[in-house]
Amino acid sequence: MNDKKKKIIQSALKLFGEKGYHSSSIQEISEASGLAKSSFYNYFQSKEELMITIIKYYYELLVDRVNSIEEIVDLPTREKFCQQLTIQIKEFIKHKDFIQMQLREQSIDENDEIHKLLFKLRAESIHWYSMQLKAIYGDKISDHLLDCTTMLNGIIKEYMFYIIVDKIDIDTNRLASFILDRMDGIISSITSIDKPLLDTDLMANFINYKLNTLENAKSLISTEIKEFKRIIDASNFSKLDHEKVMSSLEAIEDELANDNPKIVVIQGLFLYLKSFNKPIIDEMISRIDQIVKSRLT
Amino acid sequence: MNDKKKKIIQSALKLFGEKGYHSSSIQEISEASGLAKSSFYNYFQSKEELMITIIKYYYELLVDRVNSIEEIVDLPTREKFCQQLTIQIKEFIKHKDFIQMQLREQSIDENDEIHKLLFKLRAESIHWYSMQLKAIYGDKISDHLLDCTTMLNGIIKEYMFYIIVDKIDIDTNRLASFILDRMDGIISSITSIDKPLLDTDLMANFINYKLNTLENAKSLISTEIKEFKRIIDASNFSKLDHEKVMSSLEAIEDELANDNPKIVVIQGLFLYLKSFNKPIIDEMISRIDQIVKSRLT
DNA sequence: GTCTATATAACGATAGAC
DNA sequence: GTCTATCGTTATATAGAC
Repeated sequence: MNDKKKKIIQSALKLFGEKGYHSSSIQEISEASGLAKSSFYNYFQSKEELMITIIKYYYELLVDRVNSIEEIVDLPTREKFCQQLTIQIKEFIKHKDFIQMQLREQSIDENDEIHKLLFKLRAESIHWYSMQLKAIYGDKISDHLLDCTTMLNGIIKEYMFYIIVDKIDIDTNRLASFILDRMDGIISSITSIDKPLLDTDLMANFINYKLNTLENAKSLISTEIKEFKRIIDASNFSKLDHEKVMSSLEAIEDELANDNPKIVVIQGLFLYLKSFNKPIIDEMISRIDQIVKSRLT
Repeated sequence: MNDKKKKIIQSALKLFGEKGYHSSSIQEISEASGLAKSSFYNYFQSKEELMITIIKYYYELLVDRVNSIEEIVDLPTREKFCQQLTIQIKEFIKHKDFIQMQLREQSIDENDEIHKLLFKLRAESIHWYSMQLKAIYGDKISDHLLDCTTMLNGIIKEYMFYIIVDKIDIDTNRLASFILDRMDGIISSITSIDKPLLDTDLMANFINYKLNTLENAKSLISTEIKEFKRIIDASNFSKLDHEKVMSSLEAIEDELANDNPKIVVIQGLFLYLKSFNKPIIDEMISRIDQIVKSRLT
C-alpha cells in the first residue's frame, strides 16, 4: 500500500478513536495527514470507503498475528490459547486507536457494506473463539459453546474498555491467564445445566454465515484441485515431481476435509508447490489462493 | 413533564437507538414528534441538552425500578439480587431504545457535561454491583470485588447486545439466574489467586467519585439535621410529637452512618415527618431532600 | 498529485409573523 | 406555541489550474 495512503489511514484512525467516526471530518483527517482537503479524494472515493479499508486492514493485521502462532508453537491447547489471547490483547493495545474506535461505536450502520463487513467479522470471531474453547474443554461443553464464547467475549471487551478507553494500567501479562482461569470456573459450573441460553438455532445467522463461506470455499477449492490434478497428469513432469505435486495436492484436500482447516498449512503447501518453478503450477495456485484469501481469511 | 416534551424524548430516543446520536438530526426528531424543526427549541435549548435529559430520565427510571424491591422483598441476598437482575434485564428490554443507544455509542464525549454525567453513572453502577456481590459472597471476595464486578458487567452487556441489537430471543426469565450461577463458578475459581487485576488504586477515579459524593452528601445532610433538631427543640411541639420527630431524625442519622445508606429508608422517614403537617418540618425536609436527590441518586 | 475555489446539501440554531 | 424563512456554519464531494 502507498505510504501516503497509510498515513491517511493512521491519521483517520487516531481521530476516529479520539472523537468518533461522525465527529471527524475529511478536513481534519486531511490536515492531520499533511494534505489539503480535496487531496484526500485521490486516495479514497469517500469517507465510507476509508472506513471499510481501515476495518479490513487492521482486522487482517490482528488475525494474522494470532494465526502466526497457531502452527509454530507446539504447546498444550490450553497454553497455546492462553498465548494467543495474550498476543491478541497486546495487539489490541498496540493498535488501540482501532480498538477504541470499535469499542466506542459498535456499529456504523448507515452504510450497508460496512454493516455486512462488521457482521462477517463478528461471525468469524465467534467461530474462532468457539473452536478454541472446544479444543480446550472438549465435547463436554459443546452444548454450551455459544454461551461460553459470549461470556468470554464480554469479559475480554470489558477489560479492554478499562485498558484502552479509561487508560487503566492492568498487567497484560496476567490478563489472559486470569481470564482463562475464570473460564475454568465458568465451565465447571456449567455442566449441571441442561439447556443452554444460546443454541445454534438462535445464533443461526452467525453460525451459518461462517459455515456457508467455509463450505462454499471448500467446494470451490475442491473443484479447482481436481482440475489441477487433471492438468498435472496430462503434463510432462518427471515421475518424482509428479508424485510430489500429487501428494501435496492430496495433503491440501486432507486439510480442507477437517472441520477447521488450517490456512497456514495450505499456504505452506502452496509455497512448496511454487518451488517447482512451473508456470502452470503457479497459475493454478494463484487461482486457488484467491479463493482461500477471499473466503477463508 | 410536559406530554409533548416526552413525545420528543421518545422519538429522539428511537432515532438515536436506530441510527445513532450523530446521524439523527433535529429535523428528523422534530418531524417524528409531529413538529416543525424550530419548535424543537421551545422544549430544549440544544441537541445536547436533549441528550442529557434523556440519559438522566431513563437512568433514574431504571434505578428506581431496581431500588423498588431493595426493601420490599424479604429474601436471601442472593435471591434478591437475582430478582433485581431479572427486573433490570426486563427494564433494559422494555426501554431497549435507550440501551441500544448506550451500547452503540459508549461515549458521546465532545460535550463535557455529557462526559461527566456518563462517568458518574458508570461509577455508580460499578459501586452498586460491587455492593451486591459483596452482600452475596461476603468478605472472601472483597479483594476481587472490582474484577468480579467487571466480569459480571461484561457478561451482562454481551448478552444484552445479542438480545437488543441482534434481536436474539433469549429466555429472559433464566438469564439472571444463569449468569449468577456462572458468577458462582467464577468466584469459586478466584479464591486461590493472590493478587487481583483491578485494585482500588487503579480504579481510584471510579471509587473516589462515589465516595466523594457520598461523604459529601452525608456531611451536608448531617449539618442540616443538627440545625433541624435545634429548631424542633426551640418550637412548641407537644412532648409526644417532639419525641417522634427526634427519633425519626436520629433514625435518618443512623441510616446515613451505614456504608451504603438506603435512600428508600430515608425517604420513608421523610414521608412520616411530612405527616405531621408542620410547615417548619416540610421546609427542612425539602432542603435535605434536595441534597439527597442531587448527591445520592 | 497537489492545490484553490466552489458546488451542493445538511446541520444546529434564531428571528419574527401569527 | 406554532409555524415559515433564514442565518451562519460545516459537511462531503467536485472542478479545474498548476
